[in-house]
Amino acid sequence: MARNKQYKEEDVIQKAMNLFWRNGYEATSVRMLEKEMGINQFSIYSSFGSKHGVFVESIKAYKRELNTIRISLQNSNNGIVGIKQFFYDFLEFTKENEVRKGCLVCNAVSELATNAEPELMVELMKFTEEIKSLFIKNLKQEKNRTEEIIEKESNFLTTSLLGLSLGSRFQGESQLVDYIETIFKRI
Amino acid sequence: MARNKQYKEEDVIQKAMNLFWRNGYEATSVRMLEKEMGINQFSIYSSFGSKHGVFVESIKAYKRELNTIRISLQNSNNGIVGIKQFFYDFLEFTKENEVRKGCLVCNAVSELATNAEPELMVELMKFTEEIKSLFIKNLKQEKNRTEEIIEKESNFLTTSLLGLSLGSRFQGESQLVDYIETIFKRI
DNA sequence: AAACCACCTAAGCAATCGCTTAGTTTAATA
DNA sequence: TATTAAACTAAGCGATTGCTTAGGTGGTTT
Repeated sequence: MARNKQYKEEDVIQKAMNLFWRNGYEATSVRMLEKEMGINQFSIYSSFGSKHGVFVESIKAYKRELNTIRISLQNSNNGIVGIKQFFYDFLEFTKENEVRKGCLVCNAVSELATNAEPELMVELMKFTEEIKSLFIKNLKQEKNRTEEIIEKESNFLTTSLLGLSLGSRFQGESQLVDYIETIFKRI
Repeated sequence: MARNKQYKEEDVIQKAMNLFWRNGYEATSVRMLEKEMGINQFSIYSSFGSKHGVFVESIKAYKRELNTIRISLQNSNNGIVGIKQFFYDFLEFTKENEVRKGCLVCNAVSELATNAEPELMVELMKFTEEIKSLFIKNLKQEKNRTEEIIEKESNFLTTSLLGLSLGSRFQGESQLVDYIETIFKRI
């Protein structure tokens, strides 16, 4: 009955996500999104409603992409060794052309913080819970660990992963290795 | 020979810093700075040259303010116990009216990242080095530590402090306590 | 092949951005 | 007290912001 879209929303969001990842939310204009996504503003707004809408979808796309390394941990059944590998995978995941961009969700929370809209905030905050439950599952594969210890260590590991995201913006390769290795030294 | 300034640059920068801290760089407009600093745009530009200039001075003011807890660590001679106290002090320092704002320098690096101007970038990057040398000094007060171990542990602690800044945006009180307590079980 | 309608382009909307400038006020000097 | 120059106010600069709209285009359906 009418024309078909000349783009896949999935494809253009992927490109938008990368732009937000490199530049942050505020520093990315709709004109820049136009160019990067390869579609007109009209199409952007008819598909996603607003710049904010594009960002929300970008966050979701980011999480889906992150799922690839998440699933590899989930299937590994390697306990703490698997978690450590996840840290290294995460470090690799947040790198592009030797530039460390950090974690998109972490960057977003840093930037938007208090004045983010509720729907987005919920999506962002779920991130640490998802990571934590992943860690708990693997910690349970280890022997001699009470519930209480698992709780504390999973909290430690979760926040440590955030540290890795931020740390990768400041530190060089060897400092980051020291960081990860010390985290898993006596766990 | 002429009129005097009706404001102290030190005072208005303090206010600008708090605004940047709450809102981030991009989301803070010069009009907002006008209101918060209580002076006209003309005065802002004649004192600091540009919005960017106000931000650079805000970062410097932030570091000076942070020096209060830094000096208390430097004078404590308490080794690792002192470092741990610094972590708790830092957590308190980055809080305002029960709202955790994180570390201004960390937030700035997260937001600006790759496209920050060199002068600012240098100022931001020095941050971790300053913290690290502080930690090294205290680690040397402990027995049985080789240079190599001190290097690794100071890298671990430095990045962990970054994790605390970012973690405070995501996590609740008890998770943050678990985090800090577990850090100091590692070293 | 004709009708239909969603999709596209491109121009333009008001509002706000960072920054400047013209003109007035103020106080330290001669 | 007259002069002088820095600091002030307020209006406005061009550019860009997020978003909208009018009108031409093209693929699907009958």
